[in-house]
Amino acid sequence: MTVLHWFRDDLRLMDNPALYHASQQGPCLYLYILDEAEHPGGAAKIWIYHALADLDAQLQGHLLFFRGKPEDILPRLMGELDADLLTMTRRYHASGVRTDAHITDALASQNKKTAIISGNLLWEPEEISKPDGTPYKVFTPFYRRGCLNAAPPRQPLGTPVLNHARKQAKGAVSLDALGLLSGRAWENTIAQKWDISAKGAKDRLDAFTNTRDRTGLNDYAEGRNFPAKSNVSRLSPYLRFGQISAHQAWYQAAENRDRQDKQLDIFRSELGWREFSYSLLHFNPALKTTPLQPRFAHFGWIENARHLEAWQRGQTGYPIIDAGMRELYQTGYMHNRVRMIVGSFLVKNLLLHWHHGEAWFWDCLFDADPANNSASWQWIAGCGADAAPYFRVFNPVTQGQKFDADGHYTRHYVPEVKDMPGKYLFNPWEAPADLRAAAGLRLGQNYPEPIVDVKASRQRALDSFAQMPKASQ
DNA sequence: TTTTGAGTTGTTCGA
DNA sequence: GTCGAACAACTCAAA
Repeated sequence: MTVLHWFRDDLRLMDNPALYHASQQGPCLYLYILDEAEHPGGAAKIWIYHALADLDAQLQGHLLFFRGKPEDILPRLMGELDADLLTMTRRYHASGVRTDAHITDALASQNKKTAIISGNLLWEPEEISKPDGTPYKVFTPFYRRGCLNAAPPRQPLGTPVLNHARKQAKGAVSLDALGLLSGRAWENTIAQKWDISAKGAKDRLDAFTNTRDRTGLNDYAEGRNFPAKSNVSRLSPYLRFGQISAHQAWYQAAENRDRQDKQLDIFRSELGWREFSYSLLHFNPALKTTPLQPRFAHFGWIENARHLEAWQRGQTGYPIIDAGMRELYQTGYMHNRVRMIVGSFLVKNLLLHWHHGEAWFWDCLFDADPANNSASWQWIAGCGADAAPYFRVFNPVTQGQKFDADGHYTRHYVPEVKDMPGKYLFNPWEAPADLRAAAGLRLGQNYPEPIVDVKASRQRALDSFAQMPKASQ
């Protein structure tokens, strides 16, 4: 039996249950389809390009590339290649689920089989529910009562022994012809910050779990809050495109650690957040567009193109915000603590719709996925699952002073303020003029004045949120 | 059915 | 500088 494995968000050979299944059925063919209807973001296209190049090399050049609609390509291709079975890893966003069901039907009418196999989540959404069968809506019980009491995640599978089928495919194009890269300088800039390969994924996980000092997992619980420290895993882009599985991270993190280890516990709970986001997406297909809390449907978000652009470009006049937004644009990544600060600033201080933040992150973040990105923006906006209290507004000055106390992170990404003393690093407009002059900082000239007043805008947000109809109405 | 306790990540104010 | 209380109301989960 000849099998075609369709790679999507599972760009790995190791611990890939669908590919493993394919390998056991017979000679295999491998396919990737760039489907523009899925609206891949700019950063995602770059990551995909490099990840595919690496995957193709691991498959000795046997990966077929197509561009177009999977519904058009696959039924024809399966016949042409004389393949009997199509394997794929289960996905969860509405358009993907719909496409996969459509293709399954189309192939069934040609007497071809499909196997959609779970491989990217530690627990499937259906596995985790309350005793009454309905899904959890709060993270802590979802994770503690649900996930941790369910059957443990599977142990990672090895790399399958693959017997490559050799077939020509009409319409296949080269990787370059997919049009993933456009030639902008930015593409090289952000790609250079990462090793976008299977080895890069493994190295990152190893570096995170195998430290002897207080970097990585050893001081994860505390250190992960500080953007200048090396304690977060930075595995998210690899997880996003399936270059590494959550199972590998789940189990490798536990090696040489006590079962009750606090660092391990908290790291695993972060993987649990990813599970929770996917559960929310599965049970709320409109997560990207529709607030989970309906009373937010008519919230009075402001439209202000000038403010939005200042936020996107890292020109808000708040150094910690601008540092985060520039980190994003320069590296395709942003530290989690800073994501919360810039998110809170957009939706609370600027009162701009969280859709704007979701869209910008979708375009710029390597790790933006349909579940985490939507769920997290809803969370920071207050309309998501287990909403933050409306009065929780991050103060960009206080947060900078608390979580980037020595200013390494902020000075790196906002060189305009790098010579400001710590006391005024996060609020340079309050510094004496001669002090700013000595640091080479000219507000309104080489660095903006704050685009909003943090105190006044905070109060405006509190008032606006308080005006919303109560949830019961 | 009713009740009770709790809910990722904060800020400000006043003592 | 440090610390505790207040900032609301609601939904969820479980007893």
